[in-house]
Amino acid sequence: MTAISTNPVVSVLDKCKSLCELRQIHAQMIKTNLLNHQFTVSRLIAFCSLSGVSGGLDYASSVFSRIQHPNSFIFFALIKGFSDTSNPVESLILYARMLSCLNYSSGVEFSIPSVLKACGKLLAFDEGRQVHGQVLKTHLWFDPFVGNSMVRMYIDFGEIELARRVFDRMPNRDVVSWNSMIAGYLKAGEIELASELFDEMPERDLVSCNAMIDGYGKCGRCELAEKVFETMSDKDVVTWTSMISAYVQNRCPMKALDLFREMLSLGLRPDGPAIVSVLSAIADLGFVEEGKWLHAYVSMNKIELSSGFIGSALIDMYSKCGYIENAYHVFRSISHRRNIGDWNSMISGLAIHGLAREALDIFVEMERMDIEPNEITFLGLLSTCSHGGLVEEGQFYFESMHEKYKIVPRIQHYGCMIDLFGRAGRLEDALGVIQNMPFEADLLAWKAILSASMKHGHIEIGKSAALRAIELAPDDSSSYVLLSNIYAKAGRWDDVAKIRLMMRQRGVKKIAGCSSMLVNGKVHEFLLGKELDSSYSGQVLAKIAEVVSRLKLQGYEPDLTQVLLDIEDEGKESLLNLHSEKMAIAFGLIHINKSAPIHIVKNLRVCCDCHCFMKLVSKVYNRQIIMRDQNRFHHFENGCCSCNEYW
DNA sequence: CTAGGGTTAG
Repeated sequence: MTAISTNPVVSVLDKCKSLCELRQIHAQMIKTNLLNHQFTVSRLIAFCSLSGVSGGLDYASSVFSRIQHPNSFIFFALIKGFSDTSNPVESLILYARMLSCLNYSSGVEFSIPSVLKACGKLLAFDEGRQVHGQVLKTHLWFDPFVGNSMVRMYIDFGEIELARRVFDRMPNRDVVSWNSMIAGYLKAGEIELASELFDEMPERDLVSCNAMIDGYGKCGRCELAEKVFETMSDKDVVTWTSMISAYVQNRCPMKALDLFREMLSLGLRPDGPAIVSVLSAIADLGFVEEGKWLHAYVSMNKIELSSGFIGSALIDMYSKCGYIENAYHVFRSISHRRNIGDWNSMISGLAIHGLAREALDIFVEMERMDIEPNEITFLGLLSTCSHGGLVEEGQFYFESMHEKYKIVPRIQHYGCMIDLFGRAGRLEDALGVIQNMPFEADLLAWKAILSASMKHGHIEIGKSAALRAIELAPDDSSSYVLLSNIYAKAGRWDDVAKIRLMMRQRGVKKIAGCSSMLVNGKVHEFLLGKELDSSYSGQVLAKIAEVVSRLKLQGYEPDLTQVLLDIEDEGKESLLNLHSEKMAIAFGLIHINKSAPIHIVKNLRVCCDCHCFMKLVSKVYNRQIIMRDQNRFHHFENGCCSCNEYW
């Protein structure tokens, strides 16, 4: 026996890295008659199915099928191997076969956790309950591994109460039991129950804390995530990434980036997920320099663009920073093993730059290469069409989505269709979508109608859409603002005043407009009404006044309907001059070299007045301006803008 | 054998 276990052929198995090498070892085993020994065979099968060598699992089953009396270890290796795949039905079949040919005391129980895992993945409720029943009749009930697997299985089923019942009755709970139960509650959105358990548990480890940070972040409770983060003495990359992505998801990209820098300064090396989450923060901020640095870091550390979401995140980052050529270059350089996310990011990236045709071309290329699109691909495509005014194409893709690709449209897809018709001025069709869709219209649906009414001057439709939107989100200032814009456009100043009063009474705060730009490696931020970097402010205000008077000679008329205060026109005009994007433009005219474009990132939608202002600046001052508001780009050149959304 | 982090849309 010792001779076999130290046999050189067996020990070389551990070093094997590919199917080809595996075949040679297997051949050697046949030649030396080693395959007649159960132990050697079980090592071979265990290695094939558990090592992660591609094709290994199939190889293991073919070796397995030639064994006459497999023992429980051989069964286990294969059951475990299949339970780690996405369709582990084979695990259940093998388990049933094992029970029929082996007796219960021969090591059958080692397979139970894997079988439970398979049941969970397959949502095989009945089979899962049968295994549960077997467990109850045996001593396995006392094994925390088995109990933990059962908790996990019921969580996979979505049966959170059943999971809790198993948890409560487990005789030997360990940290993993608590962590699994907490993860289950977080997945089910039961944040209160999760934090209750977190507070109660006898000893927490890294995993428990990291899970809570992530959970708090996902439900919008950044302060609670921070509290856990601060109390931890040992933090690993996962801890930092969880906190960074909590900031990203709650729209605090600057905090996310600061935290990432702190992590670097402590000497921690970011891995794939850490880089992906901070790239999303950088995209939000438009800090292309940081993005380029990370891109170089990825190349230097030989992190594959096709591994995980690195490629998609880089494409997204470059697109949102205005560097669509770099995005395209990254996309092309991932020629083999391109992820669906890479395609999706490329399509949306082109779309936010107003390159609708190019975005649709990418989709055509995808179809040609037989890449299966997913529902996000269609969200990208439909929003491409709606922003590009391609109504017929949009309708075509919406239909092919469920006819050709069997993807059931979700409410967001209907939202895109509402937007598609609305932007094109087909309000009737847009309202028709709302009436016929199998969902109750949500906030985004009504906001799409509201913006369309604003754009095309439908006061009554706009009013009722605004009331619905306000009903659904009473604290969201944007619906109030849009409605009052509609009234202002129609000259109904009494109604404008009513809206303002309503906002004041309900304590709805308008989000301050903020523009930022990168000049000489430094970020400058401008807030409505005041410039943060006050040493420049006198100069900036003087420049705005100069530009305005020069533009007026070219026909610029300040659009006073954009100011919602009921004050004298003169006061309105000076308020208009304090809009953050005008300050940024003035600053750019002073400090940016004439040959370089002026890059601006704005947090909210640009108003009509500023949009018109920029068009004229691009012509009169012969400057190229690139502005991103929320996630759309406006390229201004020679009096024209790439977007067709303003009139 | 069981537990934790990531992109694309809006």
